[in-house]
Amino acid sequence: MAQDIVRETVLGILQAALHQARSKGLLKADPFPALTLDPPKRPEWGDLATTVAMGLASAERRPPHEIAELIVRNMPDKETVFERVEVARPGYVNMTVRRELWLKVLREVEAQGAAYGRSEAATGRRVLVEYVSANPTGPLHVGHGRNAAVGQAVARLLSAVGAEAVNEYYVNDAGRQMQLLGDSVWAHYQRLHGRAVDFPEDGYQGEYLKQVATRLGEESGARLLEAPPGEAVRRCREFAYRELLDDIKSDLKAFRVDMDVWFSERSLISTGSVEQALADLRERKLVFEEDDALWFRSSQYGDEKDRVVRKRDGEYTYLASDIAYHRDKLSRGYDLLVDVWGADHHGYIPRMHAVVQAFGHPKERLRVVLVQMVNLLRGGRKVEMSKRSGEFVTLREVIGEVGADAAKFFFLMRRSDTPVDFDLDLAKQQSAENPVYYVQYAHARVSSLCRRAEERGITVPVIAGTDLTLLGQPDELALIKKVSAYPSVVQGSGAALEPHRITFYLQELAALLHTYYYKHRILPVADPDAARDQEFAKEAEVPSARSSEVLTPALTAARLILMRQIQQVIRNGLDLLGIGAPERM
RNA sequence: GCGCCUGUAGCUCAGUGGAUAGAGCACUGGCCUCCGGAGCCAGGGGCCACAGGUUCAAAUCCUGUCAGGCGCGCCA
Repeated sequence: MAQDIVRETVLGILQAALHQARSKGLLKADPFPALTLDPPKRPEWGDLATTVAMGLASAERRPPHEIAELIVRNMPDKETVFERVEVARPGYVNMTVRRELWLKVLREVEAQGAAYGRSEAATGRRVLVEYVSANPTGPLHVGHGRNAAVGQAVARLLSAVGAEAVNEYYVNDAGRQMQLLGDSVWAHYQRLHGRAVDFPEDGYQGEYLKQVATRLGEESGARLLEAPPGEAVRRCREFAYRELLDDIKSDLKAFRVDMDVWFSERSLISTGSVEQALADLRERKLVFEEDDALWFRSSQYGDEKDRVVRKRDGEYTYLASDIAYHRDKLSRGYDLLVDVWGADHHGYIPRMHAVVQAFGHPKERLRVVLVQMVNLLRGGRKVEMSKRSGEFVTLREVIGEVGADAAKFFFLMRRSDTPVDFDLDLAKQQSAENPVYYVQYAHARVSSLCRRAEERGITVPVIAGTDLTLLGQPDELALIKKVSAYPSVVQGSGAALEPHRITFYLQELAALLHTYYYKHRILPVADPDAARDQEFAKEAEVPSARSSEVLTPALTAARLILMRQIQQVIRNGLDLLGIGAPERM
């Protein structure tokens, strides 16, 4: 698959050199330590460096630089792959790769297209990513938006490294929250029909519930007032549930996040899964009764204390459902469960790890991604949000104001477990200060370039017939190296479940592209006399404006190829984040 | 009090044990007869919270201290 071919080639040579040295009796270590391979701090030291000699020093009881020398001497194909290999101070092996190998990266991108960056690191692994899972008691707000962006990106990253990822939303449609929803809507409904009733304590205050009650009134008039109270509340609850869940679904659709599975908590209860799960655990003495309540012995697996699953009043706690839900997920045969939670739930992690272990799985089978809050700003000033009063900023409002792409990008700009500032004014701005535009514009800029070229009769070339060796400028190599690193970035990002790494990478790549674009000319300077452009297509040489380099048709072709491949990588990266790559802006 | 997370440039943050710690913003000063200036370049700025330890090598690992955030319900 689409690995970083330069990296793979160099790793292969190092591996071979180590083994050759060992077979000659020059090295003893077995196994060898993991091979590191990173770009050195300073470009003049080379393209890639390994520290493996330092890692071997103590085991071999020889100074690292001697080991480094020995590795270098035993490298096969040294001259065909490297321009230069040097041993530096403590024991680095610094390698400069021949340009021909770097250029192959462009052919690789062209050949792989949308698949460039994808790998098989996690092939065969089945992963369930559960995210958003907001209670259907109100619209999604900004925090849910970040959760959605992170969850979607994590799922896409996992797919990109070969896993089979499923997107799932757990609908909390049972229990006290639902009851409260029913009570709240019932109160609104009665008030709308002229009854003076008290609002339920802890009820949902939001304006949106009044609207739900109004819609219910439009549908069934005042009839519910006559219904038996229990029946009326039930009708209110079910009506509101349907409406609010539909709203959530359409919010996510507007955010361009697609769930594969909507899993209902009620289904767990109606199928007896909760009882079943608890009976399972009871059999293994992991559930016990005390003080008239039922407890889960989570302390057995490192949780700080045991947890109640059924209260004294006979009601199940939230944990009971979660136990059944995770048991269900595990029983569906996933190799990995990823739960994306708000960071305030972090205290819940030990007990969920206990659940996983109680059902006989290693705790690593559950990985929790925590998502910190979003600070909404407007022109640098904080937008106050208070969930309690019901006056919070909804995801829909944000999408309406800045669009789904910009919102996702901002949500993914920081590591998910640190808070992020989201300036709505900045997100709308069309300038370099706005990172979303900066990256998307880099993509659009290449599209624009290609359009210009075609307008002027310069055909965007195919790679096969293009002499890429003309790409010899340091700026060009820097771009190619960055492009070459993309598959490794995706792999690291996928392994760590950290989509923000892609966001950072894209900003860096876009910066290199803008710099390059400014410094070097790709198409010849436009001539008012269009006929001369036709000439150019054959053989004219036009000096570039900002440097003394001579722009030939062949160089234009090579640079257009380079631009096209960078554009492809930007598109692939944005796609991983669920963000569009516009052709024009 | 206990637990988890976080202390890196003025601000917001990258940095999966390696060389002289990076980016964006802000600030200062430059750059438009030219493929979209919706852009580019240069500059100043750092005891990586503090103190010990492990290591050939620590912003990174361990211990402690300090500061901030969050969590510690028979709530969800």
